Amino acid sequence: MKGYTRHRAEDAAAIGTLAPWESLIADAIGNVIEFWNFKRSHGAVWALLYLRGRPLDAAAIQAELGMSKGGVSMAVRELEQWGVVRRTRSPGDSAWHYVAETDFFGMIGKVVAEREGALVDSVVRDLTRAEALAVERSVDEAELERVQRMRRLAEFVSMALRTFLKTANLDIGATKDALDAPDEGG
Amino acid sequence: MKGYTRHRAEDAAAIGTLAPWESLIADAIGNVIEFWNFKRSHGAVWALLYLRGRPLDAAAIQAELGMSKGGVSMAVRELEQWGVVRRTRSPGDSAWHYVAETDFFGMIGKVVAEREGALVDSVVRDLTRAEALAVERSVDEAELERVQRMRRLAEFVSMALRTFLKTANLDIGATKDALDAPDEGG
DNA sequence: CGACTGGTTCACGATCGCGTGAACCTCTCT
DNA sequence: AGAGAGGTTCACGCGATCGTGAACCAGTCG
Repeated sequence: MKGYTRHRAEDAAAIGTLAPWESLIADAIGNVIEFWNFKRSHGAVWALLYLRGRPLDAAAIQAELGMSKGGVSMAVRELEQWGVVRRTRSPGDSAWHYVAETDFFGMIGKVVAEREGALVDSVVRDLTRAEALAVERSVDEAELERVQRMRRLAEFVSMALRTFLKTANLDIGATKDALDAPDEGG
Repeated sequence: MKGYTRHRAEDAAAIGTLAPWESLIADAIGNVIEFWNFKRSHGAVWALLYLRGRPLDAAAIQAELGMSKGGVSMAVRELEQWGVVRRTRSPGDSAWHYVAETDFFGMIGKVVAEREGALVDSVVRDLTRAEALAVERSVDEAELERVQRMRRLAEFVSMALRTFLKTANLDIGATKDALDAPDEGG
């Protein structure tokens, strides 16, 4: 199981130039987002950018985290797509620099919401189709009843999920400021 | 990403003797629980038992789902541990038979709750430790502030999760009867 | 305008988790 | 008690996934 085989925090930082306490954090974040089917390295990159609080270029990320060039490129690209990292270029500078957005969990929540929504929808679709097939084949009455109960439950979950996601977004939004730095905010 | 590479529902039932509409359901359930880091086969076994509504022995499960002997043994064992499947033996019968518990999502919820709880706790622990280390090394004031904000957020999430799990358990409990069969209930 | 630094892409290799199926064990019925 | 069916365990193989690093591309500065 991917999400539960956590890295022991003390073993982190073996590679890269991160301070032990920093890789402790990078690993903790990695554990969290890995559970939601994101990649561990995404968490590490975001954590680094957030902790430093100032724009870092790809070379710095690569050195600090001990990642490969390509890995950094992919990681920042995806983090950008999710809106949790922003790319800036100071005038007179040839390299891009990356900053962490502080609304990390809000953005991640949105991505998860889309995925879960698609998953639940597909389940409802399949169950509906299965029910139709069961009717065609005129299966046993009791069995048909169970299929219908299942589909109804799936529809209920679908609705409950949508409702919860709205609430959850608000809750996370309320804590948005918790990650805003008081000074030198990017 | 494991949870999101769903099996196309129509491709199911290639193996095993399940009716197409049944494997459609088995696959749908598999998609759902796979997202929560359970195995696909667990969902298939439970779905089969639930749909049939009567005790099946290991040989039947094996034939219907096209699984191996060992696979069935492991699947039912774990389903039993989670409390979503019960094992019975009719008198004068040499083989065990298995029945689906209808409080499937309640039980799964409990397991997930334990796992997520452990995950969140370990994160809080790591962040606390990281903060202590950061103080020792007397890191930059602003950076320390960000670590503290992170830890506080983690603690908030930990509490929010516990609260939500109580609510969620109630919500799922309310829908518990949705899967209870009206007749021939095990 | 050419050279070079920085960024992107992609095929390969390492790693990991899962199911298989054979070997082994247990329990029932004769 | 013996035979045999049913159940469990576990080492192996397969498939999927992720990161690497080399080759390629773009944009910048001299």
